[in-house]
Amino acid sequence: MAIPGTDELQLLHEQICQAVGDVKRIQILYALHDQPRHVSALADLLEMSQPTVSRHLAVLRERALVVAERNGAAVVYRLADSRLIDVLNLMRQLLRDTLERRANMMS
Amino acid sequence: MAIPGTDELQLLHEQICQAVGDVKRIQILYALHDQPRHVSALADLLEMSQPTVSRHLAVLRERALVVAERNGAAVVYRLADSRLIDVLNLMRQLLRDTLERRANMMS
DNA sequence: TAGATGTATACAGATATGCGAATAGGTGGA
DNA sequence: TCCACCTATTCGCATATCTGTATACATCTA
Repeated sequence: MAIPGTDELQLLHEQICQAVGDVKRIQILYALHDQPRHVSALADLLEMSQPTVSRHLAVLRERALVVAERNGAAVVYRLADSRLIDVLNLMRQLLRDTLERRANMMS
Repeated sequence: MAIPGTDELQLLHEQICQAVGDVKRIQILYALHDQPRHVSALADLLEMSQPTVSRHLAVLRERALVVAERNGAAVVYRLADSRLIDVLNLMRQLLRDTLERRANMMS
């Protein structure tokens, strides 16, 4: 199987990998998958400051991974594509198996 | 659906997300999926310096995402679990659709 | 329009990450 | 053992990313 081109991998990195490259953004993504929420609801739920949440949402929004919709003074965010959660869940499964394999090698 | 615990997401970030958080590591992973290769073969193929390749391989090795096997003076690396490529390919598909959706919104 | 509420952004400092250059470590052949 | 080759690591620097604080911007209500 051929190796994907550098340009595509560069895009993949910038648009997707980098977006999930922060724990707080991963938390936000799961919280939005649970249900759409507005900024301060996320801040309360995840115990982050409002500016921190807002900046992380901006990162996700710029990559079109979340969608913002204004509702009065509040802005409600939702996931643009739930397959992003599929990706994260696949990673979690891989993590579990990898940790197990690593544990077996130690023993 | 419940939101995964903070500890698990922290692990996910450190062990998987961070590992794919660099373009060169992504290139290395695809090159190893194509076939096992030793360090300097990767350096030649991907046009990176030998120390750069070695450092990136160390990152992947510490997380048990690649496996090293010595072959004479050379060290051959291979993917520990090809599902990591599944994850990356799923991201690529998501990227394609996301870019398309974003392009449609512009027009 | 003034005030309250909710969200986004600017700034500065701290931390993390990646790289080139140099060097140390490991392996096999002469 | 000496040497050539391959790989791993160290050091110093440059760059990127994240955060709290402060503040600007947006919206609604009275």
